[in-house]
Amino acid sequence: MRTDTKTALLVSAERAARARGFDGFSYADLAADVGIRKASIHHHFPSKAALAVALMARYHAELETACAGIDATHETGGARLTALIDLYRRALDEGRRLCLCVSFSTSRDSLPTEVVGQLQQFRQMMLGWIADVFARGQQDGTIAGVKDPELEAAATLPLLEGAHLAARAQEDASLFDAAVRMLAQRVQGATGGAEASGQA
Amino acid sequence: MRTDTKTALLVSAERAARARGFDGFSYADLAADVGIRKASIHHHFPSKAALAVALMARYHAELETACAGIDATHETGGARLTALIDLYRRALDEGRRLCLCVSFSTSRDSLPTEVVGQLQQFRQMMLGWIADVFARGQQDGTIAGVKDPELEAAATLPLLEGAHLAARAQEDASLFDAAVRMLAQRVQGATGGAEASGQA
DNA sequence: GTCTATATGTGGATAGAC
DNA sequence: GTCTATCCACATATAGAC
Repeated sequence: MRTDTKTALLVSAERAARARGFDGFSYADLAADVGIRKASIHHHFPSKAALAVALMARYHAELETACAGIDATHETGGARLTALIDLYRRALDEGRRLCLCVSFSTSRDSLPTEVVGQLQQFRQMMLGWIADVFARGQQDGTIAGVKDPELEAAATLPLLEGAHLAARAQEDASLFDAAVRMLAQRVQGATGGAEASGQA
Repeated sequence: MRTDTKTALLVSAERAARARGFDGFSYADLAADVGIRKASIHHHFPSKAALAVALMARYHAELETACAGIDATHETGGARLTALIDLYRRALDEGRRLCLCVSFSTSRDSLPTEVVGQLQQFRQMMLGWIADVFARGQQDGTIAGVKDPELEAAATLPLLEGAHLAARAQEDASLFDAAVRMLAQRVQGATGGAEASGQA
């Protein structure tokens, strides 16, 4: 049961959008990547706007699943925060790719209004989950200096996204590590960010 | 002595790039905005790549001047940090515009390699200046909890940029305020972020 | 320095055969 | 479900008159 064409198109489009923005890839690119003709793409996604909606829906579901996975495998707030930072660090792909939310935010004017709504829903989902992580870290004492979990979330999501951006600007993942190091160090028992950057 | 055509083109192009990305505006847009024909633009900027270089050079110089202006009018580290946050808040234009650095970072693959170098130089300039602000705030006691000014700078620039992005995603400037509130509150004597958001 | 006219490529999208 | 062929709009860029 190999991946069907529709899924292959979504995978290819997401990679392209995260590397070059929504305006930065074309049906011709997808066609070459997946191995069909560009006219055939319209059978699966009648317009590029429809493709954008499908991409965002898939991304939302995937991140929601990933966060649920972190909850299932990490007990403390601190461990969950570290896992979140790791998740974004891996999505960075060594500075070649942004997360889809950042990519779509910048090219918002090229997107159908439906995607703008999806973007808002995605952010609210993430903000809620991150606030829960900080609340738990506050209660169990595994994240230092938490006063207001909501405010922490409002700062943390932009920080992670800004760190992606900084790393991508120069295709240098160490800029991501530097940007999030102070946040990572707030996790009690953290060894000082060494595990994230590979430094001794 | 009114602004010459070349400057008018730069102003128009910067506004467009910050609102819609480098791929999101065309010579036709600029021509309509400035009031000449699109072919005439090539007299001032032979290619769009050349325009990108000129835009980035101008932006770098302007931000450098703005930071020097903050230094001249604000004595303490805390006051300078507050002024920096205000600078980015004003550049946001109520959620309609990003800073040019963010805009160019996302569309990096569409830009000439020279601009990628300029982007790096810009970031280093800003990181150095911000690190100085934190070092001063550490010495004069006007910014709370500063341990490593370089690390603070590495986190602060991405945070400001990520806050821009979050606000632009939903054209809602209050998301910027929420993202930077914890940072703003570290300034000693700050009233708790009320002055930034207008809340009581 | 600005214009008209045009070249050349590429974008997303459609029609209709297979 | 995929193809060929084609459409139309728009992109950057150039040539040459004024």
